[in-house]
Amino acid sequence: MSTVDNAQRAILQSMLRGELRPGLWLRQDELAKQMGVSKIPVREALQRLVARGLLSAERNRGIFVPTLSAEDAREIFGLRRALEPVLLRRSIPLMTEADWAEAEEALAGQGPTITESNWFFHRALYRAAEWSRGLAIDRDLHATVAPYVMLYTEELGGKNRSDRQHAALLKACRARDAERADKILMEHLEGAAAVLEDFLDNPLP
Amino acid sequence: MSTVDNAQRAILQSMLRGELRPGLWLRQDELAKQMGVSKIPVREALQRLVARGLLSAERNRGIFVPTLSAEDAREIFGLRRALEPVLLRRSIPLMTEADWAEAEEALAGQGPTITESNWFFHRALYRAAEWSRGLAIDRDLHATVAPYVMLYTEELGGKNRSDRQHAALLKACRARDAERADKILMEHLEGAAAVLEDFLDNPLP
DNA sequence: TGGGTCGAAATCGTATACGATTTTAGATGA
DNA sequence: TCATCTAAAATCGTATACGATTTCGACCCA
Repeated sequence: MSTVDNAQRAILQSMLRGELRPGLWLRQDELAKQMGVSKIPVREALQRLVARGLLSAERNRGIFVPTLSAEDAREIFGLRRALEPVLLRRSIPLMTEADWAEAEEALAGQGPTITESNWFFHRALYRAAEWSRGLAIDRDLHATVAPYVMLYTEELGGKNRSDRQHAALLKACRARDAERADKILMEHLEGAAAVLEDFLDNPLP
Repeated sequence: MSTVDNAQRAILQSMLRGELRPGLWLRQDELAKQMGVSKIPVREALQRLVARGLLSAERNRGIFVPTLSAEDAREIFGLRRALEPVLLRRSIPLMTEADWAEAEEALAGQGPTITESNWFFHRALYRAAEWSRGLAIDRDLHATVAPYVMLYTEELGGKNRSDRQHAALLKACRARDAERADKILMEHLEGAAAVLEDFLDNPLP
């Protein structure tokens, strides 16, 4: 695995964990020194993430974590509502015990942050579909909103409903009940979208 | 606009036009010389396109136009079927005369290749939705299959049905008949998917 | 005190350079 | 003739270097 791949994975992981606050500038020299490499591979890793929409760039100023509007959140969750049900429906008949166990593990909250655990859970549900492009698109959508989800879970702590929905969703998957799983997923996404949009529409600061 | 952006746009355009045959290796030095720049910006442009799934990379060997399997085609058109109806439904109530005119122009076949004209047509239909991320994802899906669409249109020349469907789709959009437009779009995508999958399943050489 | 200007520091974008890996072609021997 | 080994060429990955642009603070002046 090349240096660029390592750098990309490290930055993507930070994004998925919601560790990078919106508006933060990612300095090439700083990241390069931190990783003990020159800035060329760091630049390429950042460029890749910009190309995928996770980061934004301004010429001669650098690369930063984008600030999302409520309209952006609507789009991102709109895309997730378009994409995830398709992945789920393909997955359900193909899922194995290993997939369910992986989802269970994510539910238990092994991940260091809520956003990362959340992605691990959804990924476990969709992996059996074996649509790598679709999964990558969905991962990027998760990573894009993660910084905001972390912000409002710190303040609102509204994690319980999401957890109950996840548990019910996994149960429906185990029963291979596509109709029911689809219904729960849509409610889940609509609920999450509503919370985030409300947060973005009514900023506290 | 930076050198990287220029290089990226040039390569993406070639992809959308289907000018790059599957399996072709994109040599950094060659592209750099061709564009009159060093290979650093060329590398970054290629990395961006790899990150978006349009190109593939092998460490220490370079970057090439990926060869698609029939399964890949199923995924790509499955994603388009998930994505495009959502974009279209959002667009239809918002479209203006300018959007219809742009679609009309694409239908007339101004673009240099079928694949590029096809993308211009679809883009015109979805632009009013103002979902830039969704549009970018869709563009990349179009670009990924473009090399193959060019290959089989050269041999089969089955362009007529697609054109008729496009015309009917535009007519439904002008009438703001979302139901009908949705139905035509799905038939269109299923037809295109079937042709490509058949081509990939039964390779001529 | 407030606003504007200038210069130094920081940062980015790209070119050049070089070591590492892979490919290719030719020579060798069975 | 064909397989295998070897050395040269091609290509990639990364570091270093430098010019260009932006940012930021000190200074001046009203």
